[in-house]
Amino acid sequence: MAEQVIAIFGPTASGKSAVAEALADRIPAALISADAMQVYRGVPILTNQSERPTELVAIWELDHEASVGEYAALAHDAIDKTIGKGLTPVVVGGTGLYLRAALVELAVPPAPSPAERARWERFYDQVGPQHAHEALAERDPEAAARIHPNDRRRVVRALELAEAGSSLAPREDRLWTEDTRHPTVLVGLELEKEELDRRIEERTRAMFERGAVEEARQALARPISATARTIHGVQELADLPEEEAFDALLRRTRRYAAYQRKWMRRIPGLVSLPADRPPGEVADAILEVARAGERLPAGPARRSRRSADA
RNA sequence: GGCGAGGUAGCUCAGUCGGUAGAGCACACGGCUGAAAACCGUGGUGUCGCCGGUUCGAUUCCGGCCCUCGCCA
Repeated sequence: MAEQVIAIFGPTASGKSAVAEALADRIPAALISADAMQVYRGVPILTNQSERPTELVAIWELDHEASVGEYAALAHDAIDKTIGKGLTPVVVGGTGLYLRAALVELAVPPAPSPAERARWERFYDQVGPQHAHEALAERDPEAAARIHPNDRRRVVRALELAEAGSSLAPREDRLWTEDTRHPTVLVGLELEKEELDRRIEERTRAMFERGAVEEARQALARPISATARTIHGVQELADLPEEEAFDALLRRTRRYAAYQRKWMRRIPGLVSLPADRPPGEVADAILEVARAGERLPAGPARRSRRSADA
């Protein structure tokens, strides 16, 4: 299985971690997380961090602003080193963009300076969405065509990049292609919506029992970045009475699962596997897919061709 | 039992001086290239508590009934 990457995606509570661990019991492997929130330290309960040593988990303090670009460099490094040691990288995660960034060379443009960002945010607010979007269209028509005037965050970002001589519109679209840096087997864990909802509720209950409320309070007791602030439950559990907090967390987690299912439908080359059985069996199924993949010619990993592309 | 308030979308509620109704949240779908558990766009999913009356037409006005909440007994 040398040089082959195994990537596991799926909605939250679909059992990704357990499957990844079962996989590591079966082959010489290293687990690597592709999760935008598990990168934070101090929130193991709220972000469902695995007990097993996993790379790129708990690597940043809560006041650190996260970014795909920074994560991608670390992920590439972790994957390459794992392969160098003769182990199989098992990239497991729920953040679609982070997973793609780990597997692919996205080449995201550089971060702006805070001053530049503030300047363009002011500009956007002063001239309004329409005019800001028109200004962008003059400088970078291609980027403007990709985003809606009301998408303040992206219009601002695109203006920053245009001025820096870069562009929000990538030269090459690698996000939605089957390109990967290494031969990769990408599986998605699939579960009936009802079963997933049941597991989410069960896990949410367990989070409270394990002390999630205290964890949320402690997270807010110190400086916290804008990105870490979006961890589900941090705000709700610290502010609301327990019952309301539970409902709010449940709602957000369900919505997140729906968002992940969307990614699953969209990620090219993803092989869906039913996850409604013991993790060991799912791991075995993944190994089967991986072995089949190994027989294919080198290059982009085995893919489930959904159409003839013609 | 008496008095008062209220029953409209999955939830919280607005509204219709009579012409079959709309916000937020939730949900569904789509987008996304150093904030992605984020952000943006599109979509209203409904016996307007029930029965009757007035009316060309009632969710709206009138009567009765049922239910919920509060206060008083």
